[in-house]
Amino acid sequence: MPRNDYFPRLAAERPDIALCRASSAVAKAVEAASDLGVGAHLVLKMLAAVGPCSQQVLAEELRIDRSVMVGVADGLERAGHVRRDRDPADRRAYAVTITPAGRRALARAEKGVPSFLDTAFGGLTAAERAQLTALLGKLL
Amino acid sequence: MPRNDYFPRLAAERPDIALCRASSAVAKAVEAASDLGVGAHLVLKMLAAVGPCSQQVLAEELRIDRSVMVGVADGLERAGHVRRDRDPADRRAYAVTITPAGRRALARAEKGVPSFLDTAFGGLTAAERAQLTALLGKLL
DNA sequence: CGCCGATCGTCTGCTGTCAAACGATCTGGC
DNA sequence: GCCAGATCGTTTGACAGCAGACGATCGGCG
Repeated sequence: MPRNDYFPRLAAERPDIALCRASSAVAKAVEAASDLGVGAHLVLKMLAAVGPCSQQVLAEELRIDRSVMVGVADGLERAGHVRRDRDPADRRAYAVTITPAGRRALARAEKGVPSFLDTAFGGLTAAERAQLTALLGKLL
Repeated sequence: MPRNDYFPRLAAERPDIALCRASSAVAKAVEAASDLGVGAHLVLKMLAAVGPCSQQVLAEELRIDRSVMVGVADGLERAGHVRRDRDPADRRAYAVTITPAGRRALARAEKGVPSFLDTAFGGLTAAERAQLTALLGKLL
């Protein structure tokens, strides 16, 4: 049974595979380090940044499926971190609004971000991280 | 409903999210462009490179769960692309071996790789792709 | 006004992935 | 030789993600 350490060779020649495996490794580490849930964290962060939004806009901007967004919003509402007011201008849509409790939860979650970014990207210097971020930005 | 184009800002500040979203976009494009299936393709490629392997070794090196590898190997065997001989030195394990038909299928699949790599990483120059590959290699 | 297509939130079913458990087999200590 | 623990392949169950369908509502057009 040859333990030939084949993976590095594969990763060097197939950037798509390297990207996919690196992503799942990082995602697993990040999800484990977040008690809020990554999706909920991002929703709170966006609401705090741009104000009340419909679930549709949240889903599109955060690249989350809108049927998944339903569950995320349910959890946040149940926890008291957001309110779901109806948008008076379009009664189909909600105006999802962050509450003071939601801002506190966001601040708490945001405090842990640099820590788990360090564990996930620990092998990279700050300059390399910036390079990676720039390259990924071009891809999207 | 503010369509604030929030995502780029998020991606710039959270490399983990950028990595995850870029990965799923690339993965979807690659999976769609591969008629063999990405997992099966990688298994054939590794078998051709290092010779017969147990499913366990294949799973570990390719970062695929071994219970998923069962299905991949089933499909490849049914298509006649691999044989599952028992390893005489360890009768628990298979010696998964690529067949001539498997080599032909691999060659055919390998022909399409540069094409879909171009569509998936089209926004990046060759130098940028090399940079990305190097950075991902450090992460793994 | 009345109708038709589009959109928002939700629900349902399907697919792919993973953890855990199992039988068969190997390995090491007695 | 024999037994306990580990390993290989497989199956099962749980769970997240996504496509598609649905009711409610909006917008436009006659």
